[in-house]
Amino acid sequence: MKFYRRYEAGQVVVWAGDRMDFVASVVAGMAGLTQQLEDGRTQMVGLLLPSDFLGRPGRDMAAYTVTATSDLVLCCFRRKPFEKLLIDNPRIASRLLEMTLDELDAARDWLLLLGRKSAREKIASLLVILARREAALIKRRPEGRITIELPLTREAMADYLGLTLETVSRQMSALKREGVIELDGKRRVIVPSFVRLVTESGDDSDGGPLS
Amino acid sequence: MKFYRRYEAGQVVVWAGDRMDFVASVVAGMAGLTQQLEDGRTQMVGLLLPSDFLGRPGRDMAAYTVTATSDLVLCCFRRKPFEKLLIDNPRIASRLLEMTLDELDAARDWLLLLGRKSAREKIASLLVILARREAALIKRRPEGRITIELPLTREAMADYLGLTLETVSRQMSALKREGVIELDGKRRVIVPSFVRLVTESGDDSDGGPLS
DNA sequence: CTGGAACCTTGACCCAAATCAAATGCCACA
DNA sequence: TGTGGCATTTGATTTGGGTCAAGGTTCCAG
Repeated sequence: MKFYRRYEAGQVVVWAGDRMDFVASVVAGMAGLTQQLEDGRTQMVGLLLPSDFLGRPGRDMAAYTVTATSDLVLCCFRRKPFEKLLIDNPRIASRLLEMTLDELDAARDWLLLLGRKSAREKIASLLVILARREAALIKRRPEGRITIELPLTREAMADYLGLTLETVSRQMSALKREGVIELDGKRRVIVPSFVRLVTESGDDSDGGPLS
Repeated sequence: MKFYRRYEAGQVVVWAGDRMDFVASVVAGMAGLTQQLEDGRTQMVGLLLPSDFLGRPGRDMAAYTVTATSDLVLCCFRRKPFEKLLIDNPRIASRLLEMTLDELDAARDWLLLLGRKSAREKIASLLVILARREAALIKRRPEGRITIELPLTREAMADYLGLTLETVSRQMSALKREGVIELDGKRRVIVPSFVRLVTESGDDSDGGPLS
């Protein structure tokens, strides 16, 4: 019924336009959904973290390219049995609707980020999102001093935030210079004060209930 | 069971955070979902056109401010009976899932627009979207010479596109100067060649099947 | 330990879009 | 037929982030 697939960082899971005969749930690692303009400009349009769902019921063609941004483990189901499961089991269908609505809300926050936030606010917002996701997995609220493992290259961050990788690098340096973050190697970020980071992100919400 | 509500252009349907005891379907006119940062920066995060759905099942608090951008007619259902309908009737629930997935896809195209397109491409993309929506309602494909009724002020366009209203105005003037569009008053746009407009939008897809 | 490639940082310069500031056009209504 | 109030256009100037171009790190393979 279900089976697992593993991908290395940078590996493509499916190309936009490819036939996709499975749906999946992210078990570990991180993946990005990506769109491109013909001239090569690239924008990430979805970020898949553990527990997120991949694939669209009722459509067997991938609309976006999916790339592992870190080592990735997927728990896959063949499309046909999964769709039957949805029809037979309204509870699962309703759960899927709820997840999709959550994704839509996340996409709408992202629209605000891309449309109106400055480069610095974008970086801070991304760090807040990653911190919240990491905390949610262990059912705690992020607070005080926290450490974030960045499962993204600077380029992937830029694709997510609608920036260039140079701007990402410069803003990370600026945040470090001002003591908002500390860097331990390239991929580990230490946040001395989470509230300070939230302030920098321009976003004032409390992240909602822990669900 | 169902009832209608009318709003004038500019009127607010619900404020973010308000309790919302109904869900609705757009019958006529247009509305925008809007998010704001504390300092007033505003980004539209959803565009509701006839046949679109408003409200989230299972949540009675509006997450976004909804404003009529033109005169608007909603067909409303009280939340409780509607949610019961969803549980009793899997066909409707499945249709709602499909609509939500379509909205998510639209939001993702929008992310690409906000993150990577130039001001000119953004304007052209918006006109393409409106032209396609207008054409879809009469089950035709947009082609050749078409007329678009803009149900948006320049400011609302700017909020949609992540631009300032001055930039919107300048780009509209530029497109007019170069013969891509003609203006008849402020709110009517004539597109002599739809393919030319699509070229300007940077988007190369054909708009998909008419469904 | 060492070489090299991939990834990241930094600097100099440039440009698209924002900002600030007037005009101008367009109705609705007296 | 004005006239007041918007919405829109246009102009001048500034600026945040992009582009181009070097360097510097990190980390793994040998």
